[in-house]
Amino acid sequence: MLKTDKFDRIAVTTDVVIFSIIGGALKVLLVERGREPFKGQWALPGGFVRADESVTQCARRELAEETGVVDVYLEQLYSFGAVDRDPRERVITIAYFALVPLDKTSIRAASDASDARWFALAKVPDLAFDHRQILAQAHERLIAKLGYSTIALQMMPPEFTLSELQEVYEIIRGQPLDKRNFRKSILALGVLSDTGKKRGQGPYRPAQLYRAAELDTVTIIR
Amino acid sequence: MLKTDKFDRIAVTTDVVIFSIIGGALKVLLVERGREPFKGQWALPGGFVRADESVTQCARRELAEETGVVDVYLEQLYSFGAVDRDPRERVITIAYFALVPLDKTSIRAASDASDARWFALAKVPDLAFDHRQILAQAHERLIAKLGYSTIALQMMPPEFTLSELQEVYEIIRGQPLDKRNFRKSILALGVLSDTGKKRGQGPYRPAQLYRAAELDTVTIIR
DNA sequence: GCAAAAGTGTTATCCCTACACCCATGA
DNA sequence: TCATGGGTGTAGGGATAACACTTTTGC
Repeated sequence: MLKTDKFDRIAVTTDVVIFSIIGGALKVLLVERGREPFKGQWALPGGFVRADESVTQCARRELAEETGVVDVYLEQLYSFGAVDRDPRERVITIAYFALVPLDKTSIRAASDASDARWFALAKVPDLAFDHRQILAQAHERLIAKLGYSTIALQMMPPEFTLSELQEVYEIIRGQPLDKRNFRKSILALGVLSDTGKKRGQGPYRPAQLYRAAELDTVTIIR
Repeated sequence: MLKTDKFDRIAVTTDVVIFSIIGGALKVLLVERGREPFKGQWALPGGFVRADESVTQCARRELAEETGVVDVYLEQLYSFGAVDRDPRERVITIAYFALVPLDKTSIRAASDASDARWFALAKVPDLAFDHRQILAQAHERLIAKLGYSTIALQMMPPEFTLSELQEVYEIIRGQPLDKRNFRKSILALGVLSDTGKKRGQGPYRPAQLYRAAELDTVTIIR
């Protein structure tokens, strides 16, 4: 194998912004750093890219290792390459963001016992490295994509009601939506299938259950 | 300085998709590779990230070295990290795309004499590495951004007519636009300033010259 | 029968699209 | 005066936004 010997080689990491909706709030999964630098501070989960894995494989591996969650939506966000963003040595990070459905979040790290914890976005503490900026950019992307894609479906469990879906939109956008208009427009997209089933969870009318017509597909709309 | 010794370090490059509009067509600047691998094949200009420069600085440096052009619009596109995308060794590339105004393209590489050449998009030959995919993604991003931002202004010289601007839109989108509707919507954005000057270049009515109200600013619209 | 969330249509407004003729200039 | 690109307004249709009451169920 030819080597490109006269060039510097650089440590490369992936960091993953993992979003989910828990307890009616948009939350992000952070890990507490066990060693220097930034020991004891919270940071995005992430780690070094190995020579024998693709960058995306690395992000998926980190995601699985930190949360135990597999098969969730994962999208490359942006690469951060300032010279001194890591005090140890030159490290470039390729950031991803992931969406975890409501019902998968309990698998690991949902408890406070672990060194990983879900934080409501407004309550995120100081973060290591440039992770605050990465988080902000991921949040921005998530809000934007809500408007022109079906990405919200990636945060839903296999079956869900229209009210639950609407709540996800409202939580992420931070503002209420009109129920009738929401239903009209989401159904007009044709991306939902009626399961025929209903779910009642109290002394009131049970709701129709839907599922994503095409799982694992995010459609760009408009 | 602490070292993260147990992790692999990886060669990192930037590759830049440089677009401009020349002779009424959208073109991309390619360079002919002078050495293996892919010797003699056309490729995106790019090179290795040095330890003492940020990734964006690297992209800007490559851009200047290949075209002599500075101060043009440059935006990070995506990072490509498949394990064997380079036959020599593991190389991750962070791709950028750049837009060069109509009048700046002649500085270098505009002639066929150089080892760099502008190719109309439809006439791009086989490219080295995964550069075909990178080019396709950049093209897609350019078209998309035309629809929801003022990015087209980055391809204009300091002063331009509305007809010239409309032509840029038409060339990139590959379809004609209605003159009156175009003028209405572009002026309504408030991103153009009337210079008060006019330009006549023939035996007919001279056109009003405009300039971008805020240079170097790409506004997201809608 | 009551409490709670599910479900359902219509109207007004705004935005986008389609479309054709006169204007200013240099030769 | 003619050839050429520059410049302008309106009307119809489709999409979006605002808005309130009836239905279904468990207790």
